[in-house]
Amino acid sequence: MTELPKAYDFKEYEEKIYQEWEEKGYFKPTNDPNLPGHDPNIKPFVIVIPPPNVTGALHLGHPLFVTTQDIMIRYHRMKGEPTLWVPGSDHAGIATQLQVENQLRKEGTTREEIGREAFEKRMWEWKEKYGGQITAQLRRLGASCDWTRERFTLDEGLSKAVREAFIQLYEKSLVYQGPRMINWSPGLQTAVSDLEVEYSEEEGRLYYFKYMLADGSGDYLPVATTRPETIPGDTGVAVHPDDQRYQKFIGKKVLVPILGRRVPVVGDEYVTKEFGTGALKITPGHDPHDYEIGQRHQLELINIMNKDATLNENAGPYAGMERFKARKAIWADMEEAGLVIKEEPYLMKVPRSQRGGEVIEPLVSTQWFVKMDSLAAKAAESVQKGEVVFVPERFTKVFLNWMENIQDWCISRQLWWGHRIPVWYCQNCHETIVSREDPTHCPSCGSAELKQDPDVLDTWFSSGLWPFSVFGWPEETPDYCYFYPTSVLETGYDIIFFWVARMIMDGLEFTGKVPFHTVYLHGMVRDDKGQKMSKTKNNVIDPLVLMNEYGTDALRFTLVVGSSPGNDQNVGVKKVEANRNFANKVWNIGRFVIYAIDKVDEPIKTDPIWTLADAWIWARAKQTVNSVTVLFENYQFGEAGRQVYEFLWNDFADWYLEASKRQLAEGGDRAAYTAILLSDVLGLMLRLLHPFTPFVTEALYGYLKKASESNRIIHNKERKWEEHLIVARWPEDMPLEDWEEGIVKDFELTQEIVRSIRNLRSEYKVEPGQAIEAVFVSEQKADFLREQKNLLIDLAGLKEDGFLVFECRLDQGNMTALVVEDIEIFLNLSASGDSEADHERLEKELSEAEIHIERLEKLLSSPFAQKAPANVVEAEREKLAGYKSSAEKLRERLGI
RNA sequence: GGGCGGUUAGCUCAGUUGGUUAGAGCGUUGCGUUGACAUCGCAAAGGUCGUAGGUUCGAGUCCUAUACCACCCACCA
Repeated sequence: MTELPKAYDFKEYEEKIYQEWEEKGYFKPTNDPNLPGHDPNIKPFVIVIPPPNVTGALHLGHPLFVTTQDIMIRYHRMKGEPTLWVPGSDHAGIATQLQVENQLRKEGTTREEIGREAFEKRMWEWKEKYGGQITAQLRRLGASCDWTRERFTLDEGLSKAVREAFIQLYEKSLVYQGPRMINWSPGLQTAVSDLEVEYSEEEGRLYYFKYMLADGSGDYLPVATTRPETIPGDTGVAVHPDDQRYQKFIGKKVLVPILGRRVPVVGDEYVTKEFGTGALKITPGHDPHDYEIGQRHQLELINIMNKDATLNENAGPYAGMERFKARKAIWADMEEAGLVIKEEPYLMKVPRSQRGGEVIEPLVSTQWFVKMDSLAAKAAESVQKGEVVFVPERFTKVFLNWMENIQDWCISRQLWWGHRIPVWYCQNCHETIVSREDPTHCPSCGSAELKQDPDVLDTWFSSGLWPFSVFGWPEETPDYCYFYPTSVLETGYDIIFFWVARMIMDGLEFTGKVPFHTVYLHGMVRDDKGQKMSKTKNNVIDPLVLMNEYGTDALRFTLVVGSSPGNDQNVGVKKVEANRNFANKVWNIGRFVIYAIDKVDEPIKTDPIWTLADAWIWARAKQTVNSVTVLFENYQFGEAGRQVYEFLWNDFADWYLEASKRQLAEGGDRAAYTAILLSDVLGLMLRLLHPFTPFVTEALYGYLKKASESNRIIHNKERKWEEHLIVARWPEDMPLEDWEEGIVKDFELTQEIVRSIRNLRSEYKVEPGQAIEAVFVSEQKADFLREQKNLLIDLAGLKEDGFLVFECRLDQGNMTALVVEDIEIFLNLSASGDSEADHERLEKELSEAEIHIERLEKLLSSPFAQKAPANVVEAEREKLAGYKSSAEKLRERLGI
């Protein structure tokens, strides 16, 4: 006998079960290329994890992606495919370095002070300490990844891949170094890519001032700018060549305010005549557009900014001043010099660092870039050919659109945490050496005085290689040959450009293959009011807190069910609580089934004869299995989970379990077959549910297996029990049989009768415990009603010896009448007696039925009857017949 | 400026080949401790599926227009 506690206590099971899974090696693929007996022809199912940052404070995005991927992994594993989920984490350059720098600051020192080597050592210590946290949290979430294959983006192997990739690109001239306009982050003291800049709409000012002509005429050109502090860097003023107002100035010289430098006025079509004053000051060193205009007109390029966003010696009197202070100072000086026209409020888009939040400074700097157009063209082509499919599909367009407008990618970062750029500069002959091995001396002059480029690569450079670098690329390792390309890439739509696009490009470039055939994109998780979760809004829900309170299964189920791919979702505690209740419901279903199994011990003497309820639940179970499998194949996990939920709670628990109680009480063969059916249906559902809520289902599977196997009636070798549910087989398709449709209809009629009686009981305030007498009158369904006597008695709370069925009409005096299709039901609701209310109720029902009859008759006499498919029309005819017989009986009752 | 998504019950959301009484959870109301479950059960109230057109025998579902909300890309100083 197995006694289960009344409520599911996840704390009892989660950790223990996870350990068992891991110890048994279930997370490792069944067809491991590194082991004997490996068959290279069997196709594996593979996912590489989007590596979380080692800094990783867990947020609700993590449980979402972990659950979604784990669902796919567990599904394919249960289908018997060799399944691999590669875990790992990302060094996350800037983010992690900032953490350690913060730590140093608290200790009163800086990375510059302790030096690069010591700093790197500190970084690694930090990684060792906190890197384990994130993986512990993934385990906590139930992620069934193969931890023996865990990778870190700065591992030796991955570093080798990064270096190889860089060199290959360099050799193809797809990586190049040069001075270009880049986004400089003064706070982080590094260049960042275009993607790492966010534009925020902010209240600024538009400053109008005079650009005095150099000829001393006193004439001036009015100019408007949002950034007066860049005036010292001006090397020209541009007007539209067709602009009648300013044409005469083109070719003349004007004087830069305060500094007095003579700069030319040029005509350029980029200038919008209508905006501002129609004259644009040109600062080629500090504005991307000005840079281009400057190049067109061979204007001088002056850098006036230090790396910390103070002005430099080129800014004359403002040298050393912080940029926003300089803005004010210059403006004040210009006002004094009489150059100011006016200033006005202006809503502008300010570029800010995605990471640090400070204002980004565009400036010209020598950096390393990846030339993107050829890479992007290949990637776009393979997506267009359908070699990579996006789920949901609409993201294909987003992807392609970006690919068509792609810009070169600045990959060098002035940081210390990351993959060092494999480039050395000879201090003697200034040769640039790009090498797979660390060089000892210069190949052209032989000098040993080499200096490595101090910069590291953008974190996303290594991320782009992740789907194959984790398998040992560039080596053709067994893992690489067998597991690559992977199957599905699952991640958030917010990193399509950062990551997904680059993986596709890199995969094609370095391996000649797309790295995965499907990209599944999930939405963002927001709070219950639809707001982005952020620390400043104080609306962050900590997943660990939710897991501690409600259990991992509840959290997983919440995040996946009730949402759809690619759409954002709002998560509140209430939802998690509801799903905790579901886990408990499942537990109690299991508890009942096991209780039923334990009770049965008489040997079976006859062939099984199913009751209506038996046949019905089996048919419904089969429908659910088939439907859920189709949904899984189409990545519709939310709907799949919902259907299992609905079946378990509404069909299995609310109806079948109640129906089974009497069958079990009858004992003998009836009880035995009921217990077997309970066990079988639950067994199916545990499988379907396992990918969503792995812990409670695994726990129950263990008990169910034990109970079923130790029961000499139920134990049967045809029912195969694995040691654990995680490796149990996903149910095969279960073809529906002809008889099932009729059975389902019959049971639905029963449900309708039961509901009607319950409804009336509730209206008449009959105590739930009080059994009532019922007389059924029906010509067509009399036999059926007699057959379902027990079911009706139990579910509707009827009196055993007051249950009568007649084929023909007879007067039921003062009993309360009820009509379901052609069945008249008379209930002895002794407490009542309000015949007037009764009358009203019947009249209401009649008028409802008549409305339907009218509607359906109209429908069936319309072109619908000819044009709609026969089965659809037939279904409507049946409904009409049902309403008609109801109406007829109701009229008789009412004496109309 | 271009693009994408959303608008369904008081709240949060499902609803994928268009099928004719639109679903769930939470909340609300009434009743209820019979050995699976009060983390529960039974019953009830609550929606012209943003608006206006169109296609169709039939539209929450497809098309067009429009309003509002959210997001992405671009970035006229």
